[in-house]
Amino acid sequence: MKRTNISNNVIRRLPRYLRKLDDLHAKGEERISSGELGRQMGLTPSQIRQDFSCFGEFGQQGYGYNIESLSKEIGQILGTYRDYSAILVGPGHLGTALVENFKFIIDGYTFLGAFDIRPEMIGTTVGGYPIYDIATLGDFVKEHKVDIAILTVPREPAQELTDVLVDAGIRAIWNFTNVELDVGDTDTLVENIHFADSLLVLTYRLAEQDDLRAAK
Amino acid sequence: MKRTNISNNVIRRLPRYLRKLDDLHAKGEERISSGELGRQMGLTPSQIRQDFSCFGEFGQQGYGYNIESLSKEIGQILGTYRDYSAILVGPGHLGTALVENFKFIIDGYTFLGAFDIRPEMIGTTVGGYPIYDIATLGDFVKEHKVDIAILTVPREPAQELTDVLVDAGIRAIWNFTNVELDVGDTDTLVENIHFADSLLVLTYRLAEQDDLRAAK
DNA sequence: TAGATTGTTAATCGATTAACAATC
DNA sequence: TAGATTGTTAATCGATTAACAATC
Repeated sequence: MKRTNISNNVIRRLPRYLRKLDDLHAKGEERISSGELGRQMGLTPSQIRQDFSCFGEFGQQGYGYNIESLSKEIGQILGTYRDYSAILVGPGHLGTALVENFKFIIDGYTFLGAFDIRPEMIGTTVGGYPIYDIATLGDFVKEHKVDIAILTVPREPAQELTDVLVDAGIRAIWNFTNVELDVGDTDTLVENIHFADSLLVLTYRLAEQDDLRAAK
Repeated sequence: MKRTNISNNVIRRLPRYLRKLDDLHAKGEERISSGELGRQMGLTPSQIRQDFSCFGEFGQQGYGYNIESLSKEIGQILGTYRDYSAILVGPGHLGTALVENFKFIIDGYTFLGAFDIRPEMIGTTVGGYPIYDIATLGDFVKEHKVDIAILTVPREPAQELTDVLVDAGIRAIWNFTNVELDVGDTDTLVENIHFADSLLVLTYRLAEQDDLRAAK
């Protein structure tokens, strides 16, 4: 599989392809053409073929794509079969939801446990995984070579904990804190879920609709 | 304020501007130039000026932008001062986190309450707001002309509840279910938070790093 | 074989960046 | 006034779309 200079737009479409293909597979579908996939996803067939061709040749002329094998290819590209490890920093409502209700998310990773500052939580479990003292976070990351930290703490301690994680050699932070984290000049990866930003986009669209209707 | 044919990229940058400006304001800063803002946000000054000029003229030659008034302008553009109403559908861990831990989110809206299917939850509260029977969801939306539904239920009932919401005339759905919702040919707005997609992008970056390092 | 559909090259479109006159 | 910085027009760059030869 090649992987040369892929644009961000393409990368962000890959999980959508994967999701769609798995849906189709679950429905018992076997093959699909870029034309039909485009119709179902609201993309042009050209774009779909261009996107896939960034990574290799996964189709067959006159036939299209085999859904199961294309799904595996995209999973391969996204690294879903690599055994990355993850920890949860801050098992509050949000963190608990991710571990317990979105099990399919952490199921793809080796989940090592959670870290909490509340004394009464330390030693208990979340989703069956142990909750450790957050004071031991840095040492744990160093010892276990943790790949991903899921950061679901309040905004105040976010940067401080980021410093601990980065110093301990974490490779990636999945950030839910609505704070722009500073990882210095390290190559630590940060992927943000900014709830407020997303909701504001929705509000923008509502305001836009209202203004358009008022103008008529 | 004009609002003509704004590209999606621009709209998605607006909440980031707002967040940055509010940070600067909290730090006591008064003015900023597109150059300095660009440095701090990793954008070009040109892009920043282009983005703002989509909506009007908010700066002053030789001076730059007044942080407080620019923030208000962007808030205006995003519709944050409009009194939109919201409900929560599914007050589980995730929904509770949104209402209780991310209070700043729903604070911008008139929050009317939550809807649960679990009998023992009905009549209780979440974040001080009432929890109603989900069987009454459609009627409630019709009666109260609800603008936004925050959908934090498991994937299985997601589409069915969407149908109820859309039929009742909901204007927008903030969707956390990792399901692609079908709103038919209505102009109901949908904004998705796809946790899995976001995490997969992070995994892609890790895999990419590994492959690059292995190639060396 | 004929029809369908890919992978890829070329054309188009849109978004970002650069340049600069206007002006505070 | 002189320096700084905007808003905007033009240039560049990149992403999407169209076209089509290759081929299953």
